[in-house]
Amino acid sequence: MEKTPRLQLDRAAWIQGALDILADEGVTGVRVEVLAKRLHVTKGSFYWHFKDRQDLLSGVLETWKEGRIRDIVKQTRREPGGEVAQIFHVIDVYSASRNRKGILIELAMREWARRDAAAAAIVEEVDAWRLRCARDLFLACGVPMHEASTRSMLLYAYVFGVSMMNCEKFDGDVARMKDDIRALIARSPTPVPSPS
Amino acid sequence: MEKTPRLQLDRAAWIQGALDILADEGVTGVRVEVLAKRLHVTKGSFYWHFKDRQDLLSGVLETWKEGRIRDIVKQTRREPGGEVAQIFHVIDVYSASRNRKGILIELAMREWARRDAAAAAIVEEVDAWRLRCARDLFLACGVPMHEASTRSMLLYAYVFGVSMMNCEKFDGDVARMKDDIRALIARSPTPVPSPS
DNA sequence: CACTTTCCGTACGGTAGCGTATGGACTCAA
DNA sequence: TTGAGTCCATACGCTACCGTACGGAAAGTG
Repeated sequence: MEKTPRLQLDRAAWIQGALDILADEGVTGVRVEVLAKRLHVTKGSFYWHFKDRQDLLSGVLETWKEGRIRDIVKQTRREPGGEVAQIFHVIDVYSASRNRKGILIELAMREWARRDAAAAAIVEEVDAWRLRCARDLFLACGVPMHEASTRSMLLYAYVFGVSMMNCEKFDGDVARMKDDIRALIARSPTPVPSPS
Repeated sequence: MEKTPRLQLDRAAWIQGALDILADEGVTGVRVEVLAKRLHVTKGSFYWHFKDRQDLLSGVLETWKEGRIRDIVKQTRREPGGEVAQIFHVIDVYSASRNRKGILIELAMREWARRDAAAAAIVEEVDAWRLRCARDLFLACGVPMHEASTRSMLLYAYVFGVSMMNCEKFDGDVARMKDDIRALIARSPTPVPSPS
């Protein structure tokens, strides 16, 4: 694809720029003229590569979806005997401190999905992949089927939820708390119902 | 809200309308003229009650903060012997199916907080109240201090995270999964001696 | 009654952004 | 050289929105 770094832009460059803005400003911040200025061209270029703004946004959705699915299967590729470590790794990958931009895009996509059916469908598809891959990891750990599904959902709900909280400003040893939560999600046994 | 024929508006009415739009469109959707049209007046009225748009947004932040804190202390008010049930109740209150608008505002506030320091400070303050009240509930259940803090964070990270996932479209018994997650968060994995 | 205060409508200027039209520069091929 | 195709700049009309200026109605107050 990219032989020599040409000075000319293609759809991929515009989509990449749109993802940058999406992370910082949300989908409502992805504006043609603002994006053009950031890429040091005018919108005359944009409307050569794209029919309109919606065309760009559709490309952003498709690009994000494919990138996410590729990443998910890569991050959850099982190495025999290391399934638990792999689950730990999945949680770490979504740590905001180590993957800030990815998390910001993730949150922006979900904010977008709340108000746009097409974005909702994409996010839903990506989530299905994520939950399935995580569930398979739990199954490989010997966790029964239903509990594997349950823990997968808890895992992703937690990583997305914690990325919305400014944990760094809370008192207490947040790092240790996160480690404990990680262990609780990944490998704690099913609690036996006790009479209360 | 309701089309009252000719009632005069005050700041509270404008702020309430702003919260309605905030839930549906996010903070970028809170626009003076749009809000005025929804309230069946013109923006001449708005600029009588508010200095500018930022003045309205500040009022929204303050109103939301006070309402949330009041609600938090109410929902976590301990009834002796029912602390575990109270934790279950807190999780249920944030169930999207039962409190859709509240969840939408919650998500919109965090989206706002990601790009605005004032909103971030408010959300942070509310989160601190939430975590402290939930921690006290766990403490009342006999959970040791550090674990009580940890579980409180997991609780809120989960409820906010799961509200961003379209669980209804996933296969499997989602209701049962949520019940299991709730039990996993609320109950202690290590058998805790009941203080009797 | 006149006078004031409160609250809202109307009109205006200004900015930002979308999409179109059109021309120009540049490359490549015949 | 010339023509065609590619990529971008410029200029334009249009809409949405912010904030201001000003006028007017309605209700209270003397």
